[in-house]
Amino acid sequence: MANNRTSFSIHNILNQGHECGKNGSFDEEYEGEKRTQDSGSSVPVNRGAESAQTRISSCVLVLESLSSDQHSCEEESTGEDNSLERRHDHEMDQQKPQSCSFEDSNPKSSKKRSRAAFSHAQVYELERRFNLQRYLSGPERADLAGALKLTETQVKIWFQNRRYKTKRRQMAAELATTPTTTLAKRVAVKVLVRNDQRQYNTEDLPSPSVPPLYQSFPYYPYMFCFQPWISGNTLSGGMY
DNA sequence: TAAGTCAAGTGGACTT
DNA sequence: AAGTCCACTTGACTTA
Repeated sequence: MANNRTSFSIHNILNQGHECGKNGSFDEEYEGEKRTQDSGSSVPVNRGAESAQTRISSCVLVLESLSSDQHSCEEESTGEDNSLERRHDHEMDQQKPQSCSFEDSNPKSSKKRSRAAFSHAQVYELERRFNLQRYLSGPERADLAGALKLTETQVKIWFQNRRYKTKRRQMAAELATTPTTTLAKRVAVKVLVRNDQRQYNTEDLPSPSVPPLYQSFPYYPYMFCFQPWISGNTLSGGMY
């Protein structure tokens, strides 16, 4: 099954659907993104939400036409292993056939979990979409999943993992920029109550500090309509 | 071979 | 109750 794939290069995408590539090549964008991710700094910010949806649509169409025959594995209800194309051609050669057979003859004994590796094009499109919106509605998820030949579950999990990854990196970055002296220093704490007697005046109390960004925009999974990330820095403050 | 990455698993919280 | 979220954890895989 590993050999039963249609190989298409990134340049195929670029040549056929250059309108979705804007300036800069896929390699520059995606690999650059990988670099910035690996360095712990920011992922490319929203690159202009104007006409982004139309660009996405055209890209998705290109991807669809290019990858329509690349999956030999039928999509399963579990949403696993339908996208086993490796990210590099040499990796494709090394692909083990086990990847597509989650359960072989003996499903109980060989309960080996396989990890699907999404293709470059799939990840690129997912990342692009993520830069536009951090949360997908049901129909949006279904559309994207269909276009990328992934299951809705895979798209959902990818976005979930991607949000968490972004948050982790942001926290790590915050931690890195915070002076170590402020991290672990002894702080004199005023005694507020002693023996059930108040020991302070209300005007002495400090105003609550502003929470970090990721806390100020914590959890609005059902507020798809807001999509503050589309308008750039509003609310989310540029989450990267 | 250890460390890092990443898709998927798990579990609790929450909304509809 | 179903579905989705976050916050991890797990295990397969890659890379230095």
